[in-house]
This record gives sequence, C-alpha cells and structure tokens, in this order.
Amino acid sequence: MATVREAPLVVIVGPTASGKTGLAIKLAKHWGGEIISADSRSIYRGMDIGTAKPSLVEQEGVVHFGLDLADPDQRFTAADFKKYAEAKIVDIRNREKVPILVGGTGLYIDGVIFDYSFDNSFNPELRATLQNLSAEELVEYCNQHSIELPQNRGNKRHLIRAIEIGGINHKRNSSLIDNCFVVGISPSRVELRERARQRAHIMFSAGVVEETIKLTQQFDWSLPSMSGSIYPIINRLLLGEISEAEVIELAVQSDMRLAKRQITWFRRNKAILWSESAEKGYLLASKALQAYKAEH
RNA sequence: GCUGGGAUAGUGAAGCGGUCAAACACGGGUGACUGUAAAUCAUCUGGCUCAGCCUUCGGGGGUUCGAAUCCCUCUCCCAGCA
Repeated sequence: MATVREAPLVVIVGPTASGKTGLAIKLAKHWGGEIISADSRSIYRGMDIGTAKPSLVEQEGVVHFGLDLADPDQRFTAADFKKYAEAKIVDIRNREKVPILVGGTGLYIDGVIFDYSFDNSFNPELRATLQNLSAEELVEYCNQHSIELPQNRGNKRHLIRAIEIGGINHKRNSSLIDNCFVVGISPSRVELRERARQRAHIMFSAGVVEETIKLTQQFDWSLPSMSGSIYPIINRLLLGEISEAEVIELAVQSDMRLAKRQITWFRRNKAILWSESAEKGYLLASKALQAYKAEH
C-alpha cells in the first residue's frame, strides 16, 4: 500500500455564476489550499470587472494563480494553460499546500485532468488564407487532401484546425490523472439566471463601463479576448444602441447560453461528483480532503 | 362619432384563395468541440398514440371543392378628421 504523499488536486467545475470561486476560497482557507483559476477570460490583464475576476479583497488572502497571465492582445491557448497549471500544481504541492483548480473553461480543465496531448502545430498564414474559404470549400479541401473531417462540417474554425493539424486529434484519455478528484457545481437554471442578473448589476456599480472604455482605447474588437464576456454588450451601450437595462438582459442571456455549453461539456465527464449547490460541493470536497489529512 | 390602417405561433415579422403548422429573425431546448473555447458550430422549437393525425393565424358568421388569405359582423389597438 503506497501512501499518498502529495495533496490531491481538488478540481472545481461548473457553469458561470455557480459560486465556484467562493467555494474554492472557502476550501483553500480551511484546508490550506492555493487556487489555480482555469478561466479563459480571467487570464487577461485589465479585464477584471467584466470577467468577474475575484478582486484582492475577495481573494481573502488566498494565493491565486491563473489570473493576469496575458495581455488582451496576446495569444494564450489551452496548451499554454496546461503547461502553466501543471507547473503550479507541482509548486503548490512542494510547499505542502492543497492545489485547487477551479474554473468553467472545460477545455482548460480537461487539458490538465485528462492530460491532453495538444498538437502544437500553429500556422497563422494558413489560417488567414483558409479563413477566406466557405465551410463547403473547406470540406472540399479536406476531401481532396484526405483529411478527416470534424463532427460539425459547418464549423469553419474546426475545419481550419483539422487542416492545420492534418486531421482530428484522437489522442484521448478516458481516465483522470492520479490523485485528483472533481467536484461539479450545478445549480438550477432559475438560480443561475438570478445569480447572473445580480452579478451584472454588481458589475455596473463596480465600473464595467469605465473598464470597457479603457479596453476599447487600447485594443481592437477583433481580438479573441474582446469577444464574449460582457464587453461587446457594453460597447453597444457606449454606441447608444441600447440602454443599461437592456445590457443587463443581454448579459444574463449570454451568460445562460455560456452556462448551457459549459454544462454540456462537463456532463460528458463521468468522474465529476455533482452537487446542486456550492455549499454541498464544499462538504463533498471537505470529506475527501479529510481523508487525505488523516493520513498525515 | 366618421375615415383609413392593423390584429399571425414565446416575441418581432412574412404570407394575402390551394404546394401553410405557416418564411425569416430573436428568444428557448438538445448536442458537438484535444493549441482561438465566455469562442465556434450542428440540430430541434403548435400538440399527439408522430413517414400519419389533430388544433391554430383576435371572436362569431358566411362565400368556396378549398380561406391566415375573399365578404359580413363584433372586440381591441394605431393614425387622420370631428
């Protein structure tokens, strides 16, 4: 019987506005943990309020990694995140703390916990050229070059990626990495909607509009980092197209759609221990950590 | 009170005698997605005992083989005149 020397990797997943962040901080404070955020938007510097990034005050003194890793005009990928997170996990464990990976970006999470082998080819010129072709033409291209097609033939982005790597990446693991457990928070849709609405209001009083203005002065809307989040919606307010009340509605709507995609992604993961609330998720994670601590 | 315009599925909006359960957009559901992923895409969206059937196009009544589409009437909206 090999004894577990290292702390387990606690993973917390769930849709946006499910209360993951608060739960992770509570866990970290109680069990001596440090947090690694797995959120494809919180990695950007200067995008704080609009991405619901926990402020220093909200972090309650808990060490947070995964925040402010790149500028909005820098390229940062799931593979970059994987490398970064793995290093941090080692680092945290070396200091005998509990690593807590928390986030809603499924690809980031799975990259780490299923040890994805990302294909490192990246060809910006090819992408730019291919971008001018229609989905049908891209499918035709794949057929001519006998490149395996992605599931959705209407998805240009996936089609271009398939051409770039010469097919579909089939290196899949179905089992989790060792010494790791995953807790999923899945509140009801009504509750999520309510939380999203409250959050949108808070963003306004915290100054998202000012933050958006600052971002628009520095960055182009065509950047990947500038898509999604609440920023494009606020921009419509700045352009006088919609009112603040409409911004709230649209923000809630886009959050709910995001939540749906996140839930769909995570549902595939059979290893997740689901809880309908952050409170229950806390209990679940604590139980597992208790077992680990007992061995020490 | 008179004269014109209008009432269509969750919302907006086409249709203007048959091929209409009714275009399209939005909203909503489901799903895909291993180096853009808060992205990108697919699919469904009146009901049902679902290759068929049933109930819909403000209400009621007609015309017609056949109406959301034509006529009459009622109700409610909007514009102009009183």
